[in-house]
Amino acid sequence: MNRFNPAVSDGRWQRIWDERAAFRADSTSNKPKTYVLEMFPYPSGRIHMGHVRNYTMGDVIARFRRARGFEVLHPMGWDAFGMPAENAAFERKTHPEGWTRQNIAAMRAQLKTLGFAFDWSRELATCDPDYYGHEQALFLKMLEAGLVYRKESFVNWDPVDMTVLANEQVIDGKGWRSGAPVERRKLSQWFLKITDFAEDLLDGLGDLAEWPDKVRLMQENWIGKSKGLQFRFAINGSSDTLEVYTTRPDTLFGASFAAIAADHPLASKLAHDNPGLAAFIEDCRKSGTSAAEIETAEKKGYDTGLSVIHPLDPTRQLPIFVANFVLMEYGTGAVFGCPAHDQRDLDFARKYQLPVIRVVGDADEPVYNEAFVGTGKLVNSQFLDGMEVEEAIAAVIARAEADGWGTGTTQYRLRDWGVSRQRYWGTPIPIVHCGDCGVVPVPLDQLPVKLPADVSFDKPGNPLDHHPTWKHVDCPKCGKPARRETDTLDTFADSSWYFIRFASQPEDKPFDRAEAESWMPVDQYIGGVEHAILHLLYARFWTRALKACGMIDVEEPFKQLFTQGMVTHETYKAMDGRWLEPTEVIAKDGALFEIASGAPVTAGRIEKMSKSKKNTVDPTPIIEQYGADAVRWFVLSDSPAERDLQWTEAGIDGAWRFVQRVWRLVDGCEDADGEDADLTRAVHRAIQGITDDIEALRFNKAVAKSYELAGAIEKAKPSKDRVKAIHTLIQLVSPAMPHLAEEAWSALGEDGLVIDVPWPVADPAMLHDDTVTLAIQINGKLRDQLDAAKGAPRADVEALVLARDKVVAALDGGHPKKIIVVPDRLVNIVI
RNA sequence: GCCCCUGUGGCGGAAUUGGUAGACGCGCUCGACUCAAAAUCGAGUGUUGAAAGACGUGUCGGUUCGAGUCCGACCGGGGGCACCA
Repeated sequence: MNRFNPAVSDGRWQRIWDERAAFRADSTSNKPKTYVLEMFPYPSGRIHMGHVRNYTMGDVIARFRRARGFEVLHPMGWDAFGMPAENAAFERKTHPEGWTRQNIAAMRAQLKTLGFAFDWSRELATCDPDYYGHEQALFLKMLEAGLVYRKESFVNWDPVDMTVLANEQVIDGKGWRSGAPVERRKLSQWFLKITDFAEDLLDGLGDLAEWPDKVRLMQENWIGKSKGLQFRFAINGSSDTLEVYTTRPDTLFGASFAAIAADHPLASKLAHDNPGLAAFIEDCRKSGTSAAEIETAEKKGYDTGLSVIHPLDPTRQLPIFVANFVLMEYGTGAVFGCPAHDQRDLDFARKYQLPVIRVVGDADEPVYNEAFVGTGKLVNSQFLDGMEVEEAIAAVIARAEADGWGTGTTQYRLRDWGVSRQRYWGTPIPIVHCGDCGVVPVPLDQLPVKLPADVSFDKPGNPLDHHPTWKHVDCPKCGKPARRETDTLDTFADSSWYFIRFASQPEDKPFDRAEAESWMPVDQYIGGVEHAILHLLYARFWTRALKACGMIDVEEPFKQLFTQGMVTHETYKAMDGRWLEPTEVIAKDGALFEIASGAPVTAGRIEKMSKSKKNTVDPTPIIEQYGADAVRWFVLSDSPAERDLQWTEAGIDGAWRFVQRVWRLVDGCEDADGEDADLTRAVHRAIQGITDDIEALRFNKAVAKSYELAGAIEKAKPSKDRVKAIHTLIQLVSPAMPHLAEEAWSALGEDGLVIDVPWPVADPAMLHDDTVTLAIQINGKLRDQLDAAKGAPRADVEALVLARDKVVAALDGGHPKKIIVVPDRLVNIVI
């Protein structure tokens, strides 16, 4: 008996697909087109199991749709710019480009061993000047359309290394290398006007029926549309006013203070002759820029001594505080505090001994340490008393508009997209700053603005800025000496249009409109759920921006989205706190030890595989041992695709066994006459089930049904139908196990490749059974079962059930109160 | 802190709209084949109980003839939070 030998077969079939250019996507094809895309990888070094899972899912869909008669575009490329390359350059004295290119070569070779049906002729890397040059053109197009502007905003500043830090590089408020407390510092930066599209991006979610609900919900909350009241407080003893925004104008009578952001112009103004306040503002800036850091920081305030006049009750004055929890980026950078109905305001009020005035709900029940955030009727609120919250909101807005101190407005939480990065390894922003002409775009015929190769990473900071000559250029407009922009674009820009470049890649422009439109939108997009907000929102925005620029008539880039779960693994830590790789750890007598030293190891949490935690697993040795198909089969089989998959070494064996089990069926396939109606019914059920499951990306269920079909074939006696069933089984598993399928197809004596055989279709007449097993319940508890004809009339079923021994015994001569019959499922006797 | 998701045997999970909980796989146990092992094949496998049965889907409560599924509160785990990709 032969065994299937992937060491020989995998390479053979990969070569044959390659020679025939089997997966080349033809833009001029007459077949219906479909575009299957997985999020392209960052070339971090080696592929990991998350990649294998992601690309296997996409590959199954791509091969399945190909078999269903589609012209399939299924490309692969590299999200090649980013910080890790610069970190490697800094640490190992290598050049980011060399490091990146090496990683791409290694990962491409690894992906090829998995036999993915990619159109490699369209491969691209975002660090190719060919790619980022076109991106620069798109940036300038957006600049021209008024979608790009400059403004000051905060960055994390490491005062020792004198460099900007990413949020990831701020650990417990300190710079990751210097260990110095991080500060916020203002820098002039480039922004894209994503907020111009806030309403449109929100509306568009409604049409994305084939996106997961949770992703649409997260994006909706991220955009954060709210309706409220924007109004002016008169500042006591001054002609100035303080503009605030609130979503709860109904609680205005419960206001007991006003608070402004540390970066609010009023705060800066007051700080001039108030050293205490200046110190407080300084203190507020001693933290990073991330929301998680700011919002979990201790709530602190500084009483400015000023107060505002309550707009609905001029006899009341509210103190103005500068507070570290008010964000300048949201609303107007100023709020009023209503402690009784907002937990944060309540904590603040208790800390600074401010009044707590209940204005919603039961007036007799005072608010102590828990704010009342529910709804109810207004109290202690003059003309609002007795109104419901919604009514009161409308009433206050109406009053404000009538009296002229405020207006009802719509706000979005969404902020414009800051794209400036003070780093080398990214797309240079194609701008020249000229003393006379100001901001001057680099002319299109001078693109790409290429990164200089000769840079040094000896000192922290942006090598482009340190470069002796690169930034010194003549102004393209007036010819006088000028300065090149040294910031590069956020790498999210690179991944915001690569899917269009995949569809069409002319040399002289970013894409050919007609060709791109013939493939777009991506029909099936697959990637990690961790991208649910940022990447997907930026890509949706960028596509809309291109449409607004008149470059493409596509609004939503991804028609159907699937967010796969992550591949996780236990983490391991040595006694001295070092993270250890799974291969460095051994389990003995229920405890863990470091192999090298024998020292005990603590098992940490199960987390997303990441380089920093070292809990990654390299797929290559496993592919070498078991072959591509077993690995592909395993990553599909164990967990639902949208859920996290915990990688364990056990389990791959089961997939390997199935590969051989299918091979044995093929190898032992005997020609014979005669029919086998039961087996044929099982085959058609499997065709229907597996087809539906693949379409819905329920791969784990398709796998289970494949096992069932294999089992049915094993049990069947030789017959003509059994030979057919084996052929069908091979077709059904071919998207997931393509190498085995080709080998089997050829071994069965078929000419041609299984990839060219149309997908089987189930005969609806073969999908039904004549009898069903009914459950018999007494008071909702299962007591008996009964085989009955499918679709039997209710009266017949009832009679049959009432005659059962167990039912007779339970009734004990009495009558049932009620009989519930669920056709073809169950009968429940209520006694 | 805020937003989103998730919790079912020893393990991964299945259960289409509320209708027989545990499909399928892993692991384990026993048996067959073998000098032996591997591979393979067969039987069994939620807990408890001799059996009938009882119990059982993170916890507590509710709706219902019937709840893993719906509602409320709570607990645990994960993802995102705008400069990680």
